[in-house]
Amino acid sequence: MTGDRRPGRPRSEATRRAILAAAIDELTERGYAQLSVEGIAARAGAGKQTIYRWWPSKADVVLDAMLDEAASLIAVPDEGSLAADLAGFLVDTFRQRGQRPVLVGLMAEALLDPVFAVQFRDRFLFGRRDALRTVLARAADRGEIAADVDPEMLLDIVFGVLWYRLLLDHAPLDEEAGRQLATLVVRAAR
Amino acid sequence: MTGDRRPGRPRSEATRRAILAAAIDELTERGYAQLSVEGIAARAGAGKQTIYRWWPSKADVVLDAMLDEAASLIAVPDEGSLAADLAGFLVDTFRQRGQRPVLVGLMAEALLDPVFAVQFRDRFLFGRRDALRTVLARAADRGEIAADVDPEMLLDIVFGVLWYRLLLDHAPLDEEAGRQLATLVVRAAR
Amino acid sequence: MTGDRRPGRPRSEATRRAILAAAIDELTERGYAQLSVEGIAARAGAGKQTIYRWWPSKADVVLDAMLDEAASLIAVPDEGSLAADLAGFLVDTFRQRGQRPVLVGLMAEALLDPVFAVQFRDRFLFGRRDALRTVLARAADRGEIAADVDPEMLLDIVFGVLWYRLLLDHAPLDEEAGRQLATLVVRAAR
Amino acid sequence: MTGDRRPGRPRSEATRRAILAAAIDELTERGYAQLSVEGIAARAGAGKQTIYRWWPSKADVVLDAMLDEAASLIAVPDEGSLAADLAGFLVDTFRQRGQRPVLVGLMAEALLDPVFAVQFRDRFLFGRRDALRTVLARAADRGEIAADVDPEMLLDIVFGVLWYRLLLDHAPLDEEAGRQLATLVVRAAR
DNA sequence: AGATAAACGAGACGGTACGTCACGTCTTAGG
DNA sequence: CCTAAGACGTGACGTACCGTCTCGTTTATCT
Repeated sequence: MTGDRRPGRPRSEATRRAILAAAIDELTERGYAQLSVEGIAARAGAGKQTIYRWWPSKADVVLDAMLDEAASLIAVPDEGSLAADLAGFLVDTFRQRGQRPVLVGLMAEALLDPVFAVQFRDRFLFGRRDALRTVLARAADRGEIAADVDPEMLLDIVFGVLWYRLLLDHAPLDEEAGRQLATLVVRAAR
Repeated sequence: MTGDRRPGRPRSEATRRAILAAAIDELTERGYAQLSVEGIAARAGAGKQTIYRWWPSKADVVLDAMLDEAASLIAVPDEGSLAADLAGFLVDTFRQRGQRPVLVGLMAEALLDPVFAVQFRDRFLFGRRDALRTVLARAADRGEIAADVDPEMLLDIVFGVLWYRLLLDHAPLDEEAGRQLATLVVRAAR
Repeated sequence: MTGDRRPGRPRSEATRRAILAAAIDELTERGYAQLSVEGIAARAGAGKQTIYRWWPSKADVVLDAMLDEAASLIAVPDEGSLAADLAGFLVDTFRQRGQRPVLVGLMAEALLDPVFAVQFRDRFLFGRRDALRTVLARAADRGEIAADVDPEMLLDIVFGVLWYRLLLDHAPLDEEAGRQLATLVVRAAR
Repeated sequence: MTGDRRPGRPRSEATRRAILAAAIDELTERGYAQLSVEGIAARAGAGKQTIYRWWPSKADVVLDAMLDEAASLIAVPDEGSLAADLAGFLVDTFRQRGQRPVLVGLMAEALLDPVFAVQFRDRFLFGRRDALRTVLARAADRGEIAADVDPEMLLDIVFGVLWYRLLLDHAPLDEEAGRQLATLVVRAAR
């Protein structure tokens, strides 16, 4: 019953989507380093100002695009044991490896722009982190995690390895790696 | 018997040092995002061409500057137990936290420029990694690492957490954290 | 018998006046070069479309504003001699010197936009010119103008000097100048 | 000898000429209103920055171009009588009528930009004015100008008519007009 | 009274050009 | 041959306005 419309022409949903799609396309085709607001606008058939009106930087466009398509892709597994849950989470996450260029670009931007870094952390990274934190909490309830173990450090181990391999690309990020890491984390927790 | 002097004016060591120093100064004062070849040259009282003649990109300048001052700072501890060695290594490493802006900048560049990424890995990251690998090898000899554990994954856990916290700055990177991580890694290894 | 009222909401006279006033205000405060349709609309509390609905360009708004307030300010002096009439006309005209920024702006626009130039000539310049032509015609009847003198050239001399000084601002445009010019024109006519 | 070369790469004369030529070409082809720095740069095969490095505005480029080709085109006639000299000067000046678009554009810019107005006056307009002033001074020596006549007003009459017709384009600016105006000015002077 | 219709404010839209910044290359003179 | 200086072509930045296009709302006339 709201009907609280602001005056003036409403934002064009079609344009919004065209911009997000163009951003992803440009990024995967030419890489984050070559990504430009001008390029996105041109490919989307939009004016530059339309982008600047709604997003503070090109990285925010990309982040929005990611979140738009990956919405609620974060499953919280619950299979009864930490080992199974961890392996499930990691295998599931590693499966999305195709997004590497996007993720690497976003991280690069976050490293260069502190303002964007906050967005990146809060809207993207912490979402996944919260999911895994739930898994750990359940494991703790089942007594699978020793009292003297800080769950946050366990989270950092999981995501640390994940991002380290993602960024450096020096070692595989596949199912085998997921199972290996899960085993080690379970042992470390006790 | 003088040796292989090439003809023409020799490279100026003073200028080389001035450029490296200017790069570090600019970076710490204004941040990596604001770093420019032009700025480095101006501050060093050098010509831009002089920089381009010797380094392919500004990131290489910064990397050289890092390596120049951090030369052989990587100690390989050997105190008789994995726990002690790991804790020593981590505490030692975490102590250099003041270099965060530099490290973050280099990583950002590596993410954006694949050519530089190779330099960064080979000349910087893998140096530390080799040091720690030695530590792990010794621990394996002492039977502190189970046979089914891939030491490379242990390395990734250590450096993963390290870089993850360094890049995200969401949790401390202090002695306490070092000891905590060391404990968990030891447990994971067996 | 009211007449041909079209259906729909009638044009708002209040808005019309607000726009004209805003245009003059903006112009005198910030100069013609800084004048923008957006600025006029904002100051008038009007929508841009309302301006574009009624005027083809911002210059037309300014011209309308000028004509609105200067309506029938053109007196046709008739004092019995060309010298007196001319001096009267010039002194009278020069007295409006405060409008210099407006006039200069309109001329600039006319030079850049041929469509507006026609409006400017027909609705503004030629009005004054007709007034002076009447004066000259009377003088011719009195025999004050030689047969071989083209009155149009005399008009161009008067308005030429007027606009030249107005545009260049290199010499005064005061009563003294008005009398001087009148004297010379009388002599030139015979 | 001097040899006072500044260090660094010297300004490119070829580029300078290409820019001036491109400016004139763009102007005559598309008109002053459509003239853009970007267009000039593109046509000249130059970077925008190169234009901004040497000229404060596009109008200054055009002014330079004008002066470059019209250098010392201002002849000072000396035929023994004011009538002959004036007619000569005017006919000569009117002959360059092809430059109308350029002159009109420069004047428009001068009206909009006070900084450029100074350049325009001092470097262009006052050159012609000085030439004619010399002619009048000689006429005064010969007694052709009454003592009570201000020569500056005579100058304004000549240039006023010239520019008035040039800008408004409502009456011819040909030889016949030149002779007519000359006759009137001679009579006005006495 | 209700329907119709134009004008209005607001403001989003696709564009064009602005003037600036830094890039990496080049062209000088001089050590 | 190296260096400092600095001009060059290039390309992207973020901004300002342009003139057009929806919106919901207001204000009149015409059933």
